[in-house]
Amino acid sequence: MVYLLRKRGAWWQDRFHDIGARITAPREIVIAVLQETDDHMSASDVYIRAHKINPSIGLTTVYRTLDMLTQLGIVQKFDFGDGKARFELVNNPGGKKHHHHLICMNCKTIVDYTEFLDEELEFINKTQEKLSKKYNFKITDHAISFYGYCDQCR
Amino acid sequence: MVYLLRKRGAWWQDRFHDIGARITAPREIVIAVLQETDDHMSASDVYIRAHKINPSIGLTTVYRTLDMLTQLGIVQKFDFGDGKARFELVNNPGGKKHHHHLICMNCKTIVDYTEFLDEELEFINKTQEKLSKKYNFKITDHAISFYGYCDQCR
DNA sequence: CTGTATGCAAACGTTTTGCATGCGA
DNA sequence: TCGCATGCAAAACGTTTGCATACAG
Repeated sequence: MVYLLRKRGAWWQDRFHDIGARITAPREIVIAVLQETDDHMSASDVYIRAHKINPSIGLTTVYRTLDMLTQLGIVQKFDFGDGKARFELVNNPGGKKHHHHLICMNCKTIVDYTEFLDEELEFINKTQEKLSKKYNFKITDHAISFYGYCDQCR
Repeated sequence: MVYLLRKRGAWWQDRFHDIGARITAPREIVIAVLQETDDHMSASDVYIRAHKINPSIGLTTVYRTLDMLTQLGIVQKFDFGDGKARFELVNNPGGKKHHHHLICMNCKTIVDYTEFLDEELEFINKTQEKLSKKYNFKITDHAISFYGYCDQCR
């Protein structure tokens, strides 16, 4: 019952309440923008779309919100080597599934792949456990990237 | 015999000749600097050390050389999220072995790990082959990173 | 009401570019 | 000699910060 009541808000609002963060229009918009796309968006990509929804939003706020969401683990920050960070929502209902990237070193195309993750899961879990123990790390996430040349560029 | 003759030069000079690139003092120094350290060096780290060896070297040349070496696959470029790219020599004789990274999201400490690579090799090879086929990529490299919190920061 | 969140402008640090000069092949 | 490679200065770019204002709780 309590659960249902709390569920009335968007799926991320509980996290905000937990840390005493306020639910504001800019934050709702940034999350909405991220949710609406499957692309790997830079801060300015997010800003442009957010700005269309509400022109009063500022780029600085987009940066600050993305940073906050990254620290909460709600978004994941990537760098594909083109000089700007990219952001993706993770584990959101109806959103993208766990995936990794295939990066063309020539044209910078990014392919998401979600195949072959069963083998990965096994490998990652084992490695993660061993690394945690050996280096005393609390591991919360991982990324696997393959680099090469795409069909056009090879 | 021919092999031995060619071997007289530094291990990377053949690659330069192949693409018609000149062997210059700045380039020798940048490679020497990378070879002398096990750290993850930023362009300006490399510049500072190179500058000590030969003060006439310029930061721009360091950037250009690192970029060239990256494209040749002689160095690998990383971004650990602190705003500057890091560079590491790969596959050089006597240099660092194949490894991956454990990144503390709080203090940005980077741990290199070289353990558990047998399991990795098997997993990577299989996945790489399947991905190559499916997406028509020519895959030349990969990176695995684990994110979390180190002993001090957890 | 109180203090977090915001927008703007300005600052910051890294990386890139234009151009005249230097130097390897 | 010829043209790639260099160094310098300046520009460009993504990102961060200071500060006065707005607004959620």
